[in-house]
Parts: sequence; C-alpha cells; structure tokens
Amino acid sequence: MLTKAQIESASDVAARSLFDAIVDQRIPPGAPLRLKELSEQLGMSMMPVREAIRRLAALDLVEIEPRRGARVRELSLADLEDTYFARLHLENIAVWEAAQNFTADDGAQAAAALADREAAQEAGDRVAARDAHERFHFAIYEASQRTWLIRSILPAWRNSERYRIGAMRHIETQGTRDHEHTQILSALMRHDGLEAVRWMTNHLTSSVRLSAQHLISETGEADREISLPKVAEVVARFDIAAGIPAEIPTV
Amino acid sequence: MLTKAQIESASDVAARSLFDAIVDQRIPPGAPLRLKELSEQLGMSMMPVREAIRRLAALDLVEIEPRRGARVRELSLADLEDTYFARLHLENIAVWEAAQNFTADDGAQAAAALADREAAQEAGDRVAARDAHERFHFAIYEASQRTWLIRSILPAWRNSERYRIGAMRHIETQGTRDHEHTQILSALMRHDGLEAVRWMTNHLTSSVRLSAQHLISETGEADREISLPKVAEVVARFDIAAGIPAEIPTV
DNA sequence: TTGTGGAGCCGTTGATCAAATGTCAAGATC
DNA sequence: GATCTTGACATTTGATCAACGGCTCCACAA
Repeated sequence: MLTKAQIESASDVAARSLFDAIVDQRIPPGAPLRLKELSEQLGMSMMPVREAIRRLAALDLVEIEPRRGARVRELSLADLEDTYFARLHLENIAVWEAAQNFTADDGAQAAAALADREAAQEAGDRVAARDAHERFHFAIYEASQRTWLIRSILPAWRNSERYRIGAMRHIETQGTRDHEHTQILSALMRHDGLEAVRWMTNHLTSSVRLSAQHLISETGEADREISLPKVAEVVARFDIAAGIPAEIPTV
Repeated sequence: MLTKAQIESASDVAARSLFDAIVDQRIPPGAPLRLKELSEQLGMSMMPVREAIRRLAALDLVEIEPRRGARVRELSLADLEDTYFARLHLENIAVWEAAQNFTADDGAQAAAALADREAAQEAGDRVAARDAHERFHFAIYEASQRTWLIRSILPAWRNSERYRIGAMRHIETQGTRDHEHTQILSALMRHDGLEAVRWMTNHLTSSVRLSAQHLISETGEADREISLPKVAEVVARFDIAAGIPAEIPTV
C-alpha cells in the first residue's frame, strides 16, 4: 500500500525551515525576518516566505508589526513560566481524558514514536528526535479525542520547544526523560489516569526546571523561583474530580 | 492624546468580512470559498483574500485542501460538544486565575464592555454586540495574566460563536445571560474564584444547551444528551485545589 | 468501465505601489 | 564654534497586483 504522495508546497518548506532555524537559534531571538533575504536563501519568491511567517505568527513564535515586518519573539523567564503554566493545565486534561479510552492502537502508535525518538537520538539526528518526541506526546493527546483541546495545546507546545531544545542539547538527562515517557505510557495503558497525570506533571516540571536553568545561564537573567502549580495540587484536582458521583445535581 | 491611526490592511478587511459572513451563515457550512469570486466582491485582488482564508484556517473555521481550495467547516453536534468541552476547562482556569489578582481597572473594563453590549443590543447592532461580548469575556481572562492560556482560548471561542449566534438570534433569554455576566463579574471583584467559576460554568452550560437545541432544530441531527463535565465536578476541582496547602512536598 | 481532453482554479512568480526609516545638509540655539 | 533640530530626499522593505503554469476534476467518448 502506498501512502498518498505528499507534495510539499513552497510555503510548507519555508515554514518548516524557519521553525527549525528559530528553535535552533540559527535565527536568534529579536532578529528581523527580511522577506527578500529569506526568499533568496530558500530559493523561492517572497510570497511563500511571507505566508510562512504569518503561520509562525499565528503560533506567536514571531511578532509582526504592520508595514515593518516580523521579528523572532524574545525569550524570557516570564514567557517560559507562562508557557508551562498553560501546558501543565492543558496537557494534563488531555492525558486524563486519554486514560479513559486509551486503546491498544493508541499505545502502539505512542510506543513507535518513542522507539523512533531513541533511534534518532542514537543517530544524532536532533530534528528527527524532536519530531518523534512531538509525535509521542500528541499520539497520547489525540487518544483523548478532544479535538479543540488538542488544537489549543499546539501553540504553547511549539513555543516551549524554543526553550527546551537548547536546554537538552548539552545536559545529559535523557535517561530520566525516557523513564518519564515510559511511565506515562504504561499508566495510560492501564487506564490509570491519576498515575498518568502524576508522571506528566513530573515530566513537565522537570522540563521547565532544566529550561529555566539553561535560559538563566545563557542570558544572565536574574535567577528566581518559577511559580507553577505544585504536582500535588494538580494531581489532587483530578483525584477529586474522579470521585464526584454523577448524580450530584447541576446547579 | 491621540491613539495611533490604525490603518487596516486589505487582508484585515477581508478576514473580518469573511468571519462575519461565516458566523452569520451568509456563507453556509460546507460552501467553497472561491478566491476570484470573493476578491471581486470585496474589491481587492486575490492575494489578501487568500491570506484572510489562511488566517481563518488557523482558527479552524475553514478547511483547506491543497490545490483544491477552502471550504467552510461543517457544523455538528459532536463539534459543538467538543468546542464547549475545551471552553469549559480553559476559560474556568482563566477565571480562577483572574480572581486572584483582579483589579478595579480590570473590573471597569469588563463593566464597560457589558454596557457597550447592552447598548448595541438596544440598537439592534448584532456585530457590535458580539464584539462587546467578546471584549467582556477576554477582559476577564486577561486579568489572569496567563498569556498563553488566553491565546489558547481564542480558537475554540471563535468556533463557538458560529453555533451561538444563530441560537441567540431568535430566542429571548438575554435577561439570563446578562445576569450570568453580572454575577461572574461581581464574584471576581470580590476575589471569590469559586463563585466566579460556578457562574462561568453555568453560563457556558446554558449556552451550549441553547446552541445544541438550535442546531438540532435546524439540521435535524438526532437529538441526544451532550456529554460535558457537570457543574459540580468542575467546581469541585477548583475547590479542592484551593485547599491544598503549599507545603505539601512535590513528588 | 476506463481513458482522454478541456475548463476551472489554486499556488507561485516578478513587477509595482506605498509606507517607514535613514541620511544629510541647512538653519536655529546655546 | 559646537550641538541640536528640521525637512527634503533616497533607500529599504513590506503589501498588493496581474499574469503564468500546473494540478484537479468533470464530461464525454471508446
């Protein structure tokens, strides 16, 4: 069986290239995105590049000033904190919902993505590893079958990649990450929503800590405690929600 | 003090016109969006229209098939349910967070939007009323100061407008809606997060019920119970979260 | 039922228009 | 005389336009 031949439009190529370049900081925060310059580098006209920039702006990775062009959004501890606040809430809801109706097929897809990720990691292919990582997480979220919730997750996810990639490049904590991934997946396969939420929260919390450390070391921004919901608090929410009997009358 | 002269680009005009037309069903669900046709109607070339369509596609109001053009997404009970599931979770989190640091200025802005809405309603200006309604809700959400969370809300919000506008056009339940709005606002001014969440949940729950009724009556889709979190369940989550002492150790 | 031709439409291009900024010299101010 | 302000001009860059090329779909014929 052949998969449908995916023809990639010029603007698809541009969007992907720009996203990679921004995440890898080949285009650093604050840098202007000149249409002419980029279109020459990518070997296409200005319009597909323009469209790609608008797409990234829809994800809020770049800022557009009318008639003045676009520039890459700056990174900051406040933005990092804000991003992970959203991710903690949104992705835990998705995980919680996913636990209810997690199928063997969902599990297989997630496991395959995890395997791809490790293979790419071995091969030193960072882009492929990042791609597989995203596939793993979203395979889980899609099991929730809450389409609009999943759509809401993507912008914050993509933004967090900007912080995560740099932080993960050097530091060797891959073992811990892999373990967290496996624990989330196995909890879901057991339909144990609470345990899945617990591990997801740990996963995100440790991610944000590493990212913050890295950011502080790079920019010299003042070190401070990041204010995020505590693991126990997050877990407690879902715990109590599960205990509410259905027959409680709505107000 | 003069506010900066806001020049509206051609694609801004196109995006707004198209959004209004889709919400009002002047362009019905499933209808194709032909670049040439629209550009002639709007008196501009195809390119700004094309960009406007891509913007609406980013909000998932229209679907783009490569080389085949765009069409307005169909409405369905499942999509409505899904949309409000996301809204219930996301907007309640925002309201809860807003309650903590709600300022008098936040209150003033929200109250002004409410007043605008009633004035527009009197004048029979549906577009202005819709606009003011959106300003009211987002004035509240912005008080949470959780930027990425707020951004995540917008797509689902805009999608729900497609269902809500039709449902609200004929039915006269404006009194109830106004009361709910006022209650949400006054709870926030008292920093009573739990009460604000309770009223917000009621507000959304009654919205989705009306929208579902209207949709069923229009499309003849089979009537069925919509599955959404119960008010008590939603409220309980925040109730318990508030009770978790900060010193509980993170896992 | 299957292959072919033509019409319609989107994606892309290169050119044009217009806004915004930088430059620089003349004049005002101290 | 040195410094700052002002205004015209040139340059850069984004926004828009009109036309081309290629893909998709439908009708029609074998």
